[in-house]
Amino acid sequence: MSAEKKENTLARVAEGAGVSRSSVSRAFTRPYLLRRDTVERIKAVADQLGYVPNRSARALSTGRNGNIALMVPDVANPYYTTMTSSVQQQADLSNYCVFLGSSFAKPEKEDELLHRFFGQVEGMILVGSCLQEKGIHKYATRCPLVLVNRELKGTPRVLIDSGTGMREAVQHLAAFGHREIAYIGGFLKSWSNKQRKTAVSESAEALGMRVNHFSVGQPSFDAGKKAASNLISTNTTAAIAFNDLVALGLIAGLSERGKSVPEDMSVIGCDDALGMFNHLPLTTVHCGCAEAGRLAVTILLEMLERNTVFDARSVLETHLVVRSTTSGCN
Amino acid sequence: MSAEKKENTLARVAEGAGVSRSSVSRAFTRPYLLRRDTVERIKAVADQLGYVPNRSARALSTGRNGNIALMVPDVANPYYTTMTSSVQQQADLSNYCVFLGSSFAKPEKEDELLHRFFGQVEGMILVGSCLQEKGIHKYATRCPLVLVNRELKGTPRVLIDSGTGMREAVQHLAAFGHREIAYIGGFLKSWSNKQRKTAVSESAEALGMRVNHFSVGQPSFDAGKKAASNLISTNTTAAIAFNDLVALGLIAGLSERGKSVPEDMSVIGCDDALGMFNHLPLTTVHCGCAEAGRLAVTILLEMLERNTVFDARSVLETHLVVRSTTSGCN
DNA sequence: CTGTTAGCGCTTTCAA
DNA sequence: TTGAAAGCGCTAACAG
Repeated sequence: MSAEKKENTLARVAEGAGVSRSSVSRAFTRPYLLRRDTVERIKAVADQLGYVPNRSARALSTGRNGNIALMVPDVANPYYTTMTSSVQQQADLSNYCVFLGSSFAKPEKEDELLHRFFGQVEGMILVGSCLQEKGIHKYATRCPLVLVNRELKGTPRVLIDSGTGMREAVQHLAAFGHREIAYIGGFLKSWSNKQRKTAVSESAEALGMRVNHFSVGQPSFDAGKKAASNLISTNTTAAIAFNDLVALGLIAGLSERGKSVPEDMSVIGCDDALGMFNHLPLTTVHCGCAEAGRLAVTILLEMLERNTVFDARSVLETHLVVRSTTSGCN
Repeated sequence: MSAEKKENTLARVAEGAGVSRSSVSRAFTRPYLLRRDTVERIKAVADQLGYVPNRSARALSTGRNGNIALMVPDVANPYYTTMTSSVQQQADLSNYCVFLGSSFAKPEKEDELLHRFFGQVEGMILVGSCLQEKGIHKYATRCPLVLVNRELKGTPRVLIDSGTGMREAVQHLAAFGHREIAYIGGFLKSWSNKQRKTAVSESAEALGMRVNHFSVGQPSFDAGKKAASNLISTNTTAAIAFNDLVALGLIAGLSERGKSVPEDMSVIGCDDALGMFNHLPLTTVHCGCAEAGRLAVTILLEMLERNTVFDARSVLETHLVVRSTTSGCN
């Protein structure tokens, strides 16, 4: 239809209200510096013109833009979705806007997006970053940045310790009498996977249980499904999956092969992201993703507020939630 | 630790490279205007200084910021998550950054966030907006804006027509011999709900089937679960739910009451958002959320590019995906 | 091919 | 309590 009409500016409002531009600026940012009726007059004109301050201009002048960036491996993954949601809500409380980016676990893509965000955000939150240390440093040294599920000394980080929950899971299975279990892992080099695998191995060993390790790479429903056949060929009576998606796939795969859960095989997931929506509610390790997101924002805003960067390291415990996919073995 | 160091600016790079600021600017935006070695020299200095152009300043000068806003009712809802993901990917292809906001179906919150985004985005995509027409107009008249799942003449919109899929669902049930079915709706006033409900009613009537209507309000897993008991007290042999979450809840609720799916009751969902992860794969209406997101971005960027706003109305068809939760009635 | 010169819209001393 | 003026970092004519 028509080209965009020229935006209303401070100057236009000033003109309309018969005051200087500084007064209009003050009316919006420090109204107590002006006489009450002046403020009202200005606001009235602004309203009537539909004036909205230009944030770019303000940012250029003040050095603050009120934005933060949130980088996750995959927005569509329920685990990150929960975190994304809480990050937004928390940022919103302080009137911050959030840029969202998905790296799809590709370092180049993550760096590209971060680069694009940099300069229009005051700080960043990197969840499960796949960047190398120097890649993270590049940004960490230039703006406040907090890491989630990534350990890097000197950079504030909030870590979800799935280890505690995993240990509870193993103990739960031990109590049910299982002696040979399986761990269906995701990507071998992932921080989370290593953490979960180690916790399972160690607590199983401590309890005198045997554990068969499998790795499916990309932790998807299908991957879990495929893992079912490998599992059946062992004497495993219970399986702990890297996450809920894999666990659900595993259950479907077992079912396809005539095995039922938990009668023939107990299954435990991790994340508590979508297990509660299953026909058979999934026993899983609840990870406080929402809490982690909130905490990350709190730390980031604190750094912005105080204009300092500190080396915080927060560890969030996880816990097993027993539902219907585990039982004693026969 | 330390306060933020002063940012590197164009001027500093210019000084370092012994050229004017315009040359540095050109080296980044229109390098073909400069001699190759000049560009290289400038980039070398910039790199070495870790210079990154300030987007606020650039935006102020060019009037373009390379950002768009995406507003959804709830990021954590798988339906919107899929769309969010595709919007991002599509925007990324054109080097746009996306601000994400969740309104939680609260008009005031939506308006507040939009207000905050406005002025730092070139355009907006509003998914399932809960704003009143004038509320939408306020923004639509001031920046390119495309609506998803919201009908408003004069504003470009992409509509996912769940009607086609719903009709297929009813036909599918009819073919299986069901004569009395139920529609488990969500919010009564929601555009999507009305559309789905109408489609079910009309096609059921055309096929001489009877349909019992229920409304659960907020379409959640628990709401679906609760609906199970009401359903049992009727002669319904098949139910179509507002969405997958409700359908999954319904299945769980039926199961709790000793009813199995699909033997005792066929169940069909809508969205195809998480039904494939169910132990019993859900028969559901696949909505092209990803496609809708892509299309919305395409239209928006097209408007930005051409600097015009057009009144496009795109309707995306949906289709039934038959999986395992439907069968003939006994 | 490159430098000079104005701004973009807003905030912020400094004066009045 | 208000205005004038400088400037944030960058781009974009316009010269040369």
